[in-house]
Amino acid sequence: MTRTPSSSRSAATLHDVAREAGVSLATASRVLNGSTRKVADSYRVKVEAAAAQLGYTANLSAQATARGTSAVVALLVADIADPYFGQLASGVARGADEAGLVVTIAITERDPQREVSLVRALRGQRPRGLILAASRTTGPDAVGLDPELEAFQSMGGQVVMLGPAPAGIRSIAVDNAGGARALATRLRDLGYDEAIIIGAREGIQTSDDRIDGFTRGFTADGGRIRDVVRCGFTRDAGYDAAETLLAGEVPTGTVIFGISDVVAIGVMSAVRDAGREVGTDIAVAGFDDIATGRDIRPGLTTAHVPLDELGYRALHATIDDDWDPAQPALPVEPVVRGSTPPRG
Amino acid sequence: MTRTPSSSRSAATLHDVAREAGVSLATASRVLNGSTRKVADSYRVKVEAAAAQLGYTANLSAQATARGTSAVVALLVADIADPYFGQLASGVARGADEAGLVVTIAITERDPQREVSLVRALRGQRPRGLILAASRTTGPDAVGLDPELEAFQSMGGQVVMLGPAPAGIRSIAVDNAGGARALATRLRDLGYDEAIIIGAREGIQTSDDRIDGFTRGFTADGGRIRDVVRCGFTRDAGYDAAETLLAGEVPTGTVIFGISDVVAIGVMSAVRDAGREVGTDIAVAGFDDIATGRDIRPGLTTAHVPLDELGYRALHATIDDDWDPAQPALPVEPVVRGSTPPRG
DNA sequence: TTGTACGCGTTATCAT
DNA sequence: ATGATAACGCGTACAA
Repeated sequence: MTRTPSSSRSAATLHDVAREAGVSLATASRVLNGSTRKVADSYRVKVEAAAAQLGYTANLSAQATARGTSAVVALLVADIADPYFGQLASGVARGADEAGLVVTIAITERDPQREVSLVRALRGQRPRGLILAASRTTGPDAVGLDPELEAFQSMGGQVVMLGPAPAGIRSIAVDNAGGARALATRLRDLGYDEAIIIGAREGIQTSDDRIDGFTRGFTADGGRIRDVVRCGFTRDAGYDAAETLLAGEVPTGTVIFGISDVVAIGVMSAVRDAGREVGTDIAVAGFDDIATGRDIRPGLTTAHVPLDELGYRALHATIDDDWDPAQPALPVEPVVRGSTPPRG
Repeated sequence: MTRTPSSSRSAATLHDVAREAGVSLATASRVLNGSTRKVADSYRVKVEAAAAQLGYTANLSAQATARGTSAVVALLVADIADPYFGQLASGVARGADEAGLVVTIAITERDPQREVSLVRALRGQRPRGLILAASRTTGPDAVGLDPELEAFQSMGGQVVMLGPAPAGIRSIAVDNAGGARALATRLRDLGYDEAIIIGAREGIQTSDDRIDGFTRGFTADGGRIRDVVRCGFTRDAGYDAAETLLAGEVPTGTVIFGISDVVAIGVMSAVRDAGREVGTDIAVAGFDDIATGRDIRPGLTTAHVPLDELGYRALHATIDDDWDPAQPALPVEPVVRGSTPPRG
C-alpha cells in the first residue's frame, strides 16, 4: 500500500524525507541523526532540504526503541507547587536542556506508597535516569522502594537520590548537619540561649541530620534545646506545630528552628496569630533559603542550600558516565535576616 | 539467535512474558494492555503471574510507535521556579496522573525565540497534547510560533493555550479584565483615590486585560490613575520599576497595582527599601493569589486566580475529545489583605 | 560512500 | 478465544 506524501494527519517520516530526497533510508538517517557523518555533500544538502520542506522531526519514541535507550530523565518530587522543589526542578531542567534531554515529572504527594508505584510506572518510559527528590525515610514505610529502584537500575537506568542514599545508588549530598551547626552557632553568637526545634518525624534523614547539627552547634557552649517537636514538611504542618507549642509557655527570646523554610514560614504565621511578635519576642529560623524568605518581613534567617545547583548536579549524576561518587557535599551557609535579631 | 531469559541488562519484554507463560505474543499483549478482554481466565492468570515474576512493564516508546499515539503531554512554562507556574504545573500533573499520562516539562526562560524552538523540539516526542503557559504576546516577536503550532496540530496533537489564543486553538480563559475591575472597585470602596499601575509591556494580552479592567474599575466613579509604567513579570523587575517610581513623588495613600503577585512582592520590597511603609503609607495590590502572598506581612491584597484548577482544565482541554470551547472564563475574585488597609 | 535488510518491543489484522 | 504475522518509525550491521 502506498501512502500519499502530503500531510494527511501524521508527521513526516524519515521514509518520506528519503523518498523526497531520492536517497535511501539509511542515508537520510545518517545525515539527520547519525553521529559519524560520512555522507557526500550533494546528498547531504538534498536530504536537509527535504527534511526542512517536510518539517521533519525525528520520532523520539521510534528512536528510543531502535536505539534501546531513550532521551528522557524522570524527576520525582513531593510537590511541584512547593518552591523548594520548584527551584530544584529548575536546575534539573536547565541541565537537561543543555544535554538535549527531555524531563518528565511526577508528583508523589508525599505518599511513600505512591512513590513506589510511580517509580514502577515511570519504568515504562525506560528513562535514562531517575532523580528522586521526594524526601526519603530510612524507616519501614520505604518498603518496596528499594526493589523497584534495583529493577530500574538493572534495566540500565541511572538512579540519583538527593541526600543520603543506600549503597550502590548515586546521590548528591548536602551538608545538612554542617549547615545546621553553623546556623546554630550564629544564633548563639547573636545571643540566643534557648531554642525549640520543629522537625520532621524520626527516620527522615534530612531532618535528622539538621536536628543533630543544630543541636550540636547550639549546645556546644551552653545553649539549651527546650524541646524537639515533630511535624510534616509543609507550611500548614509548621503552623499547627507552632500553634500547639505556643499554647504552652514559650518565653521571650526563644528561637524556633523550623526544619525547612516552608515550615518556618508557617511557624511565623502561627507566632503572629498567637499575638506574639516575630523577631524580638520569638525568633524564627529556617533551612533551605527559598526565594520567599527574602521577601517576607522580617526576612527569614536560614541556611542557604544551592537548590538550583543541586538539581543541576543531580541531572549530571544521571547522565555522566564518569561521575565521581566521592564529591564533597554541597556547602550550606547560614544567612541571618530580621527574624533573628541580635539579643541585647 | 536465541536470547537468554535471565535479566541480562535490559527489561523483560512482552516476548519474555509470553514465552514464560507459554502463550503467544498476542495473548500476552491482550491481557496486559489490550482494552477489550477476551482471554480465558486460565491463560490470564498464567500471563499475569509471568509478568509479575519477571517484573514486566510495558515499554511506552514501543507502544507509542505501534499505536501511533503517545501517552505524553508536554507543558511549556516560562519558569518553573516561579510559584505561579509551580501551582499551575501542579494542576496539570494532577490531571495527567488521573488520566494515566506522562507530563514532560520545558522552560522557555521567557525567551520567545526559545519558545519556538522548544515547540519544535517537543514535536519529536509526538505528544498527545501541548500546554502553552508561557505568557504570549500579540506583538511581532511571536513570529514563527504559529506555524510551529500548526505543524503540531496537523500532526494530530492538541495545543492548549492559557489565556487568549488565536482562532482554531483551544484555550482556557481567565477573567483577567473582570477580576481586575472587581479588585479596583474594592480598592475604591476602601477609600483609595489614586493608583499607579505597574504592568508588562504592551502586547502581552494578560497584562493588557488586567490594566484595562483595573483602569475601568478604578476610574468608574472618580478614581485617578496617576501613571502606568512597564516592567517584566519577575520579582526583580517589579522591584526596579517601583524603585524608579519612588525616586519621584508618590504621595501617601497611593495604591500601586502590580500586574502579578510576583511583581507586587518586588514592589513591596522596593517600597520598604525606599523608607516608606507598605499599607498605611503606600498600599500595594497584586494579581494571581500565589501562596506566598498569604504569608508575607502585611498580607498581599490580590485577585484570586484558581491556578491549580487552571492547570487541571488545561490538561483536560488537551485530552478530552468532546471538549467544549464555549466554556465560561475562570472566575477571578478579589482578596483584600493588609497591604491595602481601609483609608480613613 | 551508499543501499539492503533485519531488529527494536508493541499493537492490530486476519485466519484458525 | 487464540495464534501467526504484518505493520509502526527508526538505527545499523552487512553487503555492494
